Amino acid sequence: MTSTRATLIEVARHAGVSLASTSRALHGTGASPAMVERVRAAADELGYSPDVTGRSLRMKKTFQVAFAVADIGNPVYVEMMTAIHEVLEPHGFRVVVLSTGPTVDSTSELVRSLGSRFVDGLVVSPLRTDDALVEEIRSAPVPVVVIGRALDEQGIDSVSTDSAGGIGQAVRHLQGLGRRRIAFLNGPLDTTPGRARQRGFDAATGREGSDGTGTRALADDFTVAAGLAAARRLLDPQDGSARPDAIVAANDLLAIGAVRAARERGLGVPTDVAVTGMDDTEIGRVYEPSLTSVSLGSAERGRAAARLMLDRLAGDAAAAQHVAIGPRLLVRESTAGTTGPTKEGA
Amino acid sequence: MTSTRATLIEVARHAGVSLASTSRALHGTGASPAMVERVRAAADELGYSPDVTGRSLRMKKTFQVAFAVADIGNPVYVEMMTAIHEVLEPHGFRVVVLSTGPTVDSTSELVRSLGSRFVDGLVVSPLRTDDALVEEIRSAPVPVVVIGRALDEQGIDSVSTDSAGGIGQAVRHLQGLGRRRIAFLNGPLDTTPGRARQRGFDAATGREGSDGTGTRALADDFTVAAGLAAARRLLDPQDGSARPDAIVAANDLLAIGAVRAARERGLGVPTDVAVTGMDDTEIGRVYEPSLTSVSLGSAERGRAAARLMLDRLAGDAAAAQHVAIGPRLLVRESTAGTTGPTKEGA
DNA sequence: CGCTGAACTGGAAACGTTTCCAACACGGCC
DNA sequence: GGCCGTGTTGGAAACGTTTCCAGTTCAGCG
Repeated sequence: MTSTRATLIEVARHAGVSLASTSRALHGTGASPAMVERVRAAADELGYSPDVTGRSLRMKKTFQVAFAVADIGNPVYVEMMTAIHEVLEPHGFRVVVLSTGPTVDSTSELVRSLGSRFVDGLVVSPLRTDDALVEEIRSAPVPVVVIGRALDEQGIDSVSTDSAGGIGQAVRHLQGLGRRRIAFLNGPLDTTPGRARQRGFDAATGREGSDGTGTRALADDFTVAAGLAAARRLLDPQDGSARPDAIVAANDLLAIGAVRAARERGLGVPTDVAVTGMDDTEIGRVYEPSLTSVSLGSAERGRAAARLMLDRLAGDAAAAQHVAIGPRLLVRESTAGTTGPTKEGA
Repeated sequence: MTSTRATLIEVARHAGVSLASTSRALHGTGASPAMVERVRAAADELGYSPDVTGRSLRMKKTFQVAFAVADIGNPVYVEMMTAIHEVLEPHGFRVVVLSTGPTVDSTSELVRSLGSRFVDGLVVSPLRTDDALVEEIRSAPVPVVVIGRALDEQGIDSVSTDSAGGIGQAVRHLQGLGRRRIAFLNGPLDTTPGRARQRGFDAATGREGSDGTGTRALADDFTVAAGLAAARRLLDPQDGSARPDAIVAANDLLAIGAVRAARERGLGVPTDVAVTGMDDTEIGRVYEPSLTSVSLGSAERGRAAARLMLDRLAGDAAAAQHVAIGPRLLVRESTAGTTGPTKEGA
């Protein structure tokens, strides 16, 4: 009724009982049914709702978990965030979004800022890591779950996928289709995903060195535009070597760039050039031709990370855990026999 | 050094000065340079970082702002969130993501939950509103900025766009290209966007009733699949009426569905059927053909909302403000003369 | 030299909650 | 009937911070 919010003290006064009993009746345990009834009535009447700042201070819990990534707009991270939110929300935790900044140092700084205790835990997916950052994370003042590398040996809860193996799946899929001149379209090598995927490609193609296989181009960025530019280089036989009959892209966006570059040159996809992407994004599913893509289970990784966080927050102080989400190849039009309604000429 | 975090009291003891002076030296004003120096040294030595829960309790501020939408995964909302984050972060505010739930009631409940004071303000974009919700928002315990309808008359800060006018822009663009049989592909009419866009189409086509113009189809959903199904009905002349030569879609995803449906039937886009979308999503920009789309300035609306929030939080208690972001037509391949490398037959 | 006021400092209260601890009532058991 | 344990209650402390208020110092000025 009054314009100022009711506090627990006022509820207590209104109910004619002590502050302690009021608190117990509303949240805690050890109050008689009569007391609970009485207090609840008073609370309802006053429109009481507990102030979380006081509660946080006393309980040393904020009921908040942070999710930090470099680029919140990236669909992969959006999926993770959504999944994390879905897991945590039913447990009464709110999700705070943070940005790590692009550098290792800014990420370190963020981890240090957890000392302010504005969240109970952090889920972070750093673009780049180094030993200092790992150490910083291990000694962080609140639990941290890392999405990216396996770090359980370092005493850090972590979730990872096998993007290298995923690239391998794509390569073998293409080989199974009879493609022999498989090129790799990657993003910057100084990023964790860039490096891992490169490793995967090298491993998958190393053993059979058919000609052309192993050709590579690096895009400046994991975007369509950069992919288009790099794919052009890949498809224009500059040194007389044979044109690739398949392109493995490190990313769905790069893959779309590759499809465009192929079409520019009058090449059919997948007839002349088969293309695979990675991440299984909505954009790739909807594109024409729909993209064969290696899902790295973004949502699944988010869920796993959230669950690790819940375990950790529940206080079951145990050894650091690691969850690995297997990559999964999803075959669609960009490598399959038919491309659907689009008519690509030979 | 110690495993337990240093508190302000310990810093004070360590520096040999009072608690009050310590606080002033670190944050407030009115401390001598010598004092500041001394305290800062002590704080550094102890690795002190202020605890925000204590601070929040005392200052009655959480330095957090919530952003609530029904579907966090929706690209439009992702853009808004990113923009809000970018505006708020430099001012020291963190962003908390919440989901409103699909119904008006669940949104009301969320607004009421703000009584717990876990955020200093709320930016919300409700899918549906009614008078009760508006009233709930007006009397909310913390400032609320609504993205959606203009509500300044009701005493609520708000940001809106003119999606009806945007549809009008699309219609006039197509008319300017000589298209006369313009069909409308909309989503469910019981949503705020669905209703507004329908109104826009009716207004734009009402005055000139060329044959075929005004044909409509409703998709079950704002998705590609639903758009494809509905667009098929639109393009198959079931009652002998002429086939549309243009489709205005209420959404980029619906527009993609329309493009697919056209191609299924061997129709060229834009030669036989021109298609426009709405929202200017990445997916539409990257699609082939790239989609002509009406941008509703998601990022801009997010920024505007964030700025309104900052004004309000700065306490310049003024009348409720309203910001309108004009729609902007972006012409691309799906209506322009050329469709680029894709070869559409006939 | 005394007075005023500015600049600075320290003590203590306050924010709203949970929880420790002591006190109390009461039923059951010896 | 006394005693013990269980169940319930109230007083008070505690969480970590900011800020009010009073007190102190000291320079400047009459």
